[in-house]
Amino acid sequence: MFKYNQYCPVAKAAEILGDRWTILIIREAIFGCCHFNEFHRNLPGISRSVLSDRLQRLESVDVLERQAIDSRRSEYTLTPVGHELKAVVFAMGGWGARWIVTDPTPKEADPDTIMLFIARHLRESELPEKRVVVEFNLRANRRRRTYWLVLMKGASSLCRQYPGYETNVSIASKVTDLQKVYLGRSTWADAVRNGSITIDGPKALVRRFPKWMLWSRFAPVVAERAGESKRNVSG
Amino acid sequence: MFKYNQYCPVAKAAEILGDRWTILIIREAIFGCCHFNEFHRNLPGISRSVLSDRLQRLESVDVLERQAIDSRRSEYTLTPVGHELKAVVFAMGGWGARWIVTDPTPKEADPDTIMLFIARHLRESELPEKRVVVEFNLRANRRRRTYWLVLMKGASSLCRQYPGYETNVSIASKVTDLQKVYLGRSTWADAVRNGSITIDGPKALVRRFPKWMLWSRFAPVVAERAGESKRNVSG
DNA sequence: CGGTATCCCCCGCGATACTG
DNA sequence: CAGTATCGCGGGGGATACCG
Repeated sequence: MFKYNQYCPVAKAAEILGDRWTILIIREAIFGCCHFNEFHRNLPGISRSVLSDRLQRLESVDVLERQAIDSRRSEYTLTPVGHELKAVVFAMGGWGARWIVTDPTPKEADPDTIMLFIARHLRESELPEKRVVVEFNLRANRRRRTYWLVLMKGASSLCRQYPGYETNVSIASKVTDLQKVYLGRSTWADAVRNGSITIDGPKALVRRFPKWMLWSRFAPVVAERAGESKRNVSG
Repeated sequence: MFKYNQYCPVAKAAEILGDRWTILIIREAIFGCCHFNEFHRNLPGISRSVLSDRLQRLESVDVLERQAIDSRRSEYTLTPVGHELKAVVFAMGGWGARWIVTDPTPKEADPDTIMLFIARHLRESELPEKRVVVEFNLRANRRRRTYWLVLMKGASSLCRQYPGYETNVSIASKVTDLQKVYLGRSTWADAVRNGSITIDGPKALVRRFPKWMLWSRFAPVVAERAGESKRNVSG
């Protein structure tokens, strides 16, 4: 394990957090990810050996706790030490949102990831009491994927196979256009108005849909910047 | 350059900040470091090629700005984008101070670094109008180094060679004991009382000396934890 | 599903030498 | 002083196979 050999809290933190993938593993843990294959699914590109190494390392420095559920599965959960890394992760995210994020590139256009992000940022208090099934038809790099987001207060879920329930609302979009709305580079209203995203279904549900979406916590920061550059361009 | 290929502000920030040494280079820039060899001196262990690479990379993402002073030297300064990384650096430092820092190891006992840290955390408003020269005699790993800290409002400096001015106060300590005071693992008063640090000179100056020292901004966090563990031990 | 062990490759990095 | 260029190596990490 690499050491800076400096008696400095920043250096000490950097020794732990600086390994590739580590901060994203912590981000996943913050959002409730807790199984090995769940981390592996949510972090496209990480190898199993690196994931294994990082989880062990984070356990060894008391950021994650590993608990055996049964002989087959374990659970990784944040310790109090790990929970306080929220401040670091959100500081990094805030900075990235404010200064770095631009439009998504084709390589970033991963439908699984954006649906995961959307599904775990729901406005729980606004969700319907009665189940609403929203079908997402996403296109990226000439491929198509369909997801079903089952929305119900306290019992929402994301499905990659048809869940059997009747679909109430259908959304169609390029992955990148949905990503831009999610991160605040454009608004839902604008995207629907200009046709980059289409939404079909009973009018009442279509109107309520955006109220169910929380989108990214960084969206306001990204949106604010979009406002700035528009002002810069126009005046 | 490595990419996570995730459309996520945390991942974007991690791509830029995650390289080894980068966050410490930014820490140095925050504290006013601006020349190549100054970075190199302040970051023992970094190679010139890595430093060169990181400075270029940080310039390319608009975190640092490089300006040629003359044909021989350049200056690296933080851009507004880079300045906002203070939040990230201090979040990491706060977490490290709260949860990670323990006592300094022998490898961390570097006299240059602790004197650098001390010299750039002075309580400017409290400094004397008339020059006071404080000599530090530091011991680590059976080696000795002497430094002279020249204290004067608006004109303090750290010297590795005898500056010529008369020494007013003499301090002697192991590097690690001074580091512990600096980071809040012990207090100046305790260290002097138990003899791990000695200070000699006119009583008035000896009494005023600790008021001139700001110590680390993370010292309160570290000290708070020391209090917790004492309470845990005692009851 | 939930990982670990092994192999092997590549590139990140240190060392050194060089230039303005 | 303030870097850049080149080279060679070691280990980080990807791929794969394997275990429980």
